[in-house]
Amino acid sequence: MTKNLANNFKERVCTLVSQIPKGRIMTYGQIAALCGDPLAARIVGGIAHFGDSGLPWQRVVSKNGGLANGYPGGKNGHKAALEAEGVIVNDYYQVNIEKLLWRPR
DNA sequence: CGAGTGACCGCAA
DNA sequence: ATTGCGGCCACTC
Repeated sequence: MTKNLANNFKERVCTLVSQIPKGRIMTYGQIAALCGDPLAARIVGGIAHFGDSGLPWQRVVSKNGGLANGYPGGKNGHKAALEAEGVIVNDYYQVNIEKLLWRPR
């Protein structure tokens, strides 16, 4: 493992997202930073769109607590998915990240 | 191989 | 408080 960060980046994000517990959420910047690149928040979103569709990307939201835009079904679908997980979503498609933001250990 | 795009973030006025 | 703009990295075609 000398580098190959690029090749691992996607894998790390994928793994990290899959490790997010139910009823908890994470921000793209947070995931990107934990992956090694705090400025790669956009890549996380890109991977979310082209990554594995078997991961709970629904638990991934923006730093402002707003839901994403490319989720299947739109924000309304994303909102429903989060509520199905037990996450409280406001009518403005925002979640209390201050309270639900999960932090890996 | 090269170029474009993106489910973002931060700062400034 | 709100709105607008730019920039970074990685992925895909």
